[in-house]
Amino acid sequence: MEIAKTYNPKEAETKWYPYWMDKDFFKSVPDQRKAYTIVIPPPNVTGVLHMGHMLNNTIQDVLIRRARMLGFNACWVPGTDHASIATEAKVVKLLADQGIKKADLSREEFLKHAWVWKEKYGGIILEQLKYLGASCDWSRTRFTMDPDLSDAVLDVFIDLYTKKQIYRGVRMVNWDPLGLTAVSDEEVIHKETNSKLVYVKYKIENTNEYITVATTRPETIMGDVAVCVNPTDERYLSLKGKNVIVPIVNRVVPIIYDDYVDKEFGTGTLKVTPAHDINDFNLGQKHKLQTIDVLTPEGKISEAAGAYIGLDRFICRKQITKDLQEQGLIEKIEEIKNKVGYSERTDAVIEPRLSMQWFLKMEDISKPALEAVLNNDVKLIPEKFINTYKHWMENVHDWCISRQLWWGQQIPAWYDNKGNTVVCKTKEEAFELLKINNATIKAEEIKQDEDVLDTWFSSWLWPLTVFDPNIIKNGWENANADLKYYYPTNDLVTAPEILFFWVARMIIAGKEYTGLKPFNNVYLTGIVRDKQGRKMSKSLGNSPDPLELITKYGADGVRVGMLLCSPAGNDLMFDESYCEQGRNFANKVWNAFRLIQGFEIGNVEQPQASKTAINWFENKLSEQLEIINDHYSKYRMSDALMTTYKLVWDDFCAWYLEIIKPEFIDGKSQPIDKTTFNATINFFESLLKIMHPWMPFITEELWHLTQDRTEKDCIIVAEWPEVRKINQETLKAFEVVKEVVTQVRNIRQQKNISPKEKLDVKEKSDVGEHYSDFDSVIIKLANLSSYSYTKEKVEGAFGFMVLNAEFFVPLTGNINVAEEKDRLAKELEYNKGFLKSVQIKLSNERFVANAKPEVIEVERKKESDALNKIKSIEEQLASL
RNA sequence: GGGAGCUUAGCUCAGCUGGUUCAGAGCACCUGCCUUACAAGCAGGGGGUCACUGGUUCGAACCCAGUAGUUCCCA
Repeated sequence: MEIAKTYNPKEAETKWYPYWMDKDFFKSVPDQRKAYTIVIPPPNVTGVLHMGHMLNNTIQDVLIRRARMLGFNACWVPGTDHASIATEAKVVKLLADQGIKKADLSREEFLKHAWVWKEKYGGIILEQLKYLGASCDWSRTRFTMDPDLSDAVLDVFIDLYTKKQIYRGVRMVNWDPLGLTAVSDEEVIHKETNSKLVYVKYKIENTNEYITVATTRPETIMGDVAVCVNPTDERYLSLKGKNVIVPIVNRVVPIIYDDYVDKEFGTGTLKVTPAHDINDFNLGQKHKLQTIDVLTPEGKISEAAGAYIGLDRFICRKQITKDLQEQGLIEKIEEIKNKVGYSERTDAVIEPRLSMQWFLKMEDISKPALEAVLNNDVKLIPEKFINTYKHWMENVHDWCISRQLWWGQQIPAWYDNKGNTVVCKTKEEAFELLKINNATIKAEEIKQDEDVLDTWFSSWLWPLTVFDPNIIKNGWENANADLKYYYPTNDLVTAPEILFFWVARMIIAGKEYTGLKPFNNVYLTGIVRDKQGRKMSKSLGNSPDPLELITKYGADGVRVGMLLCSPAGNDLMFDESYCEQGRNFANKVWNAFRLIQGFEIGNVEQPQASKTAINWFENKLSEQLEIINDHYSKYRMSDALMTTYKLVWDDFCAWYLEIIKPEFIDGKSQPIDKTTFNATINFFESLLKIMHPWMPFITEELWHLTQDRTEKDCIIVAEWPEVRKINQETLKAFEVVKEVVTQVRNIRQQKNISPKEKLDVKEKSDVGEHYSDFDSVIIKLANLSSYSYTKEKVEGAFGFMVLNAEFFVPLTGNINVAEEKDRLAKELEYNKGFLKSVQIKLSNERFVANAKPEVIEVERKKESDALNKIKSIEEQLASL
């Protein structure tokens, strides 16, 4: 069988993914086995695969594949999120490019366009996930705006409204003047910005005096309804009861006193503009002030301002500053840095704005979700996020759930012409309900609320409704078989930035509607950054295209590369070279197989070295597998991967295969015995299984090359290897062997002796032939002509020590005595220093009195070992 | 302004209960090798005041306090 010299990922990827699909290996239906479930964090339906998804989904796939091999009924539910604001923005832009304005369309027309667009481009990202090998149960693919899922969202709204947890009211919200919608606190990003602090003089009524007020937002002056100072501020005590005149509009407003005002900031005075700042709003409420909204939803100056009407807020800011300057009302302008809120989705500067919105009360409903995390019922990994979570949940605000958009679930609230409101699913129901208080109402007079619900108000139900969309209606007792089987899910893998947006709210919804948590563990991945530590983003152009990486390095290579640099919860500095390392690893495995499959099995006796190697590797494999399993159990993904990597590359390829590899004599490879060959194939298959979650494609390919397989005998459903009893002695002995071999190779390197030239090695050991089983291994790996034991020193030989044994390599050439002496002297010095430190410790009475007995025992052993070593080095030196 | 985390080799990170010759790994680097599986490789090697200062302890990378730098969250 002729096999390519380098692994070709493309071939395996295009072969095995369709094969797995065809054989339904990803598909899960409830059965007798235990379930292992992951629901995907649904990517935006408009999204394209980026490095964050890559990381996230690779981890999920590793977990799900391993669970499948461990015998669980593994179910990974995929899907997409309708992402109301992001998607609507995209559709609006697309239509604008075609010359269609959203404002010219009816709601129905717009939604029609949106759905067409969604059907055409939505879900590209799910197709992309397949390239990376994601073994999702695609038959379960869900979309948060699937009719039945949307229905569940409305059920929740109605239910919570009925429970009086949802209310409508005028509140200060974060208004996005570009997206023309309110956004939640979490969707506001505060950025440090250079601003101008303008000191404006307000004339005190009936005097020629002025009071100076500092503001970064002079364009809101027209909305001023008071000037506020701190009651303890002596500078302004005399102004009590006076009024000031607001510039531009010449409105007379009072001076009020409130200790909210920071005496240190600016001039210690505050202009109060209740319509445009949350704190001013609170002040306005407290002091019963009027509110004047001087801005339109688009962020332009409104009619109510009485000046600059129609001007953009930022242009107005400049203009008004200029005008005030001309009127001599500006004392000074300072450059300052302050935090300004930007919309996460549109990057517009957020405007605090009063508007009528729907809210969910969070105080009571969030309590069980806080509990669940604090008592470790839901585990956050890494744990450091518990603090953040706690902090947030204890200071939670009511959740503004309405959005002034069309793409999403329209709020099921209905209004009549007399100000009555009912909440129910259909207009017919609404008609019946409204008639109770408004007998004469006509159907056409009923209006549904124009707003849709926040996207997170649907995705918080994700782990429930992907299995049973009727859960809200029917209740947990009547949940369907799927939900009962798969819920609570096992692991959730997501980014820490949506811990509150999404994770916390899923726990809330889960607790509210099933009494159970939605998942056992939350694995929070890091943020993918570039080498300079910058977050990968489209605008910076520093994010590689994952699909290009896959083309370049293979899916397995990229998966390995991604996870090599991803400690749990820490950000990862991604660099393409990691993918290269992954690709090289795949190639290494490929070539290990090329070697094995090239063996010619012959009727020959099994060499002792092979016997020993097999015994050793059996133990090594179990030892490392145990460690790997442990890493998995603690979600130390990169550690589990690195342990696998070293087991395969170092232990199997560099040591094991080199030992059992038949020799080359007269240009001809010698045959291998059947026992060794079979053992090697077994080892290799075990290793393939251990590698499979990380590298699904190459392992499946090789699985089918090691043996003829039946149709469904695939590694994806193979059994995870078991840990056998480990003989520590064997493992320890082999470490000594490795050291001896390395020392001999070292001598070769130093003395410039060809690896092909055979050497003799003699071991002087008081304990005799203690590792004689391993002699043949040393002979082979160090390329020796003989390995023998001696009671005497060997004159005229290079020496080295491993543990307490001395080794001699007699060489025909001249030994450089001075060089040897120098080397030995250095070694002696080191050992004497070491001995000294041990002896100081041992002569310290307090150490002997306080340290644990086993620690003291270890120290005594160190002492005697060092003494022996020193003695032997001194002898060697003397003999030179 | 309030809170949380981080700082260990050139880079990315381990280091779990304070105690093995404990200062580690991978990559990068240096030297020698185109040795019949693999140059995407093999063999060998060098490299760190564990951010700084103090404390606790017989003993500190690890515990405590402070300082500096840095990241994130909240206001």
